[in-house]
Amino acid sequence: MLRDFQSVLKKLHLKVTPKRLAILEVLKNESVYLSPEEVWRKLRKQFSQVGLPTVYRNLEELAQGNVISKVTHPNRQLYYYFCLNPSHHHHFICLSCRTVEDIDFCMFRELEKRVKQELKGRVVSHILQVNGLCKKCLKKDGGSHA
Amino acid sequence: MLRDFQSVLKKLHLKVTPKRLAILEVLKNESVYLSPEEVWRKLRKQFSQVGLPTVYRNLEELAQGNVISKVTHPNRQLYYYFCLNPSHHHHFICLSCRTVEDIDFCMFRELEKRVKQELKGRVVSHILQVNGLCKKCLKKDGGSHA
DNA sequence: GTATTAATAGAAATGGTTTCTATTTATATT
DNA sequence: AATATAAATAGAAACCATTTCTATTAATAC
Repeated sequence: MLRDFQSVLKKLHLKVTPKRLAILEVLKNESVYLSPEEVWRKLRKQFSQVGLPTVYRNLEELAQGNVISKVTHPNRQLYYYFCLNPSHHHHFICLSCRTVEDIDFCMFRELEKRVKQELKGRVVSHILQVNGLCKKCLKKDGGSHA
Repeated sequence: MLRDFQSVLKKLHLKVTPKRLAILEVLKNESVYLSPEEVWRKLRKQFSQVGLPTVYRNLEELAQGNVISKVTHPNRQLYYYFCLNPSHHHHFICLSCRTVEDIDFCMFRELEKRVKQELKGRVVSHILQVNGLCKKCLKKDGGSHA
């Protein structure tokens, strides 16, 4: 669906540059979310000359365009991960291995109702981040994590 | 409940200092969440000598001790607000005036069930932040916000 | 009252992120 | 294919919220 990067970029009026494509490839091939610097380190294996600002700029543009998603980690660094699913959903993030999985679950209606009833307010958006331990990590170490 | 700051601090093994108390007073008297720097500016009205690092340190300690709560804003600055309610709940944040209201609502059980069933994982914690417009702001401007 | 330990001020360092400018590159047009 | 144009990039430098460091001060226990 979002696999055709060329057309995705064109829709967003972003030029199709080798580095832009490479960033998307890097994220596509990860089931784990990466920091901008981690993306940059992987990029440098292909391109000897690539600036960290370029990575930041691209990640931000792609996140704005909903091609990738952003996770805010407790330590205040921003991490990005690739997100093929364009429908509204939430993420389950493994605290141990950083794997990201989609949760086809959303309580927007419920929230909207209660905010309207109880607070007389209106919901515009919501952020739900579910932290936990994934299948693999539960098996591996029974769930020890920092 | 948490109004007796002295005993709250003692329970957390934090010394009862004038500035610590003043920080709590500042936050208690706000229904809006404040950035560390905003807290600092208010503190300086009482104390001519007070360092920003002191504010940061105290806010972090108090947040660790669950006396206050932290909100991460989209612009990546951390904001803090005072939170008297010690039970698990979530927050409704007005995008226009930054008012914070509690939502006595939690879908932990639901999440836990689905993550277990569908992903074979375990939920450790979750963050739910509900952004919207409060009663007052809806009246005032019909909901225009940045 | 004294000892002990935490808390603080102020300066300095840190480090992730952004800005700036000249240069390069993708794309539309011819 | 050649050219025009507007976007993208590298690299250096700036930014700025946050943290660290050290000497000093203040709160608490005894």
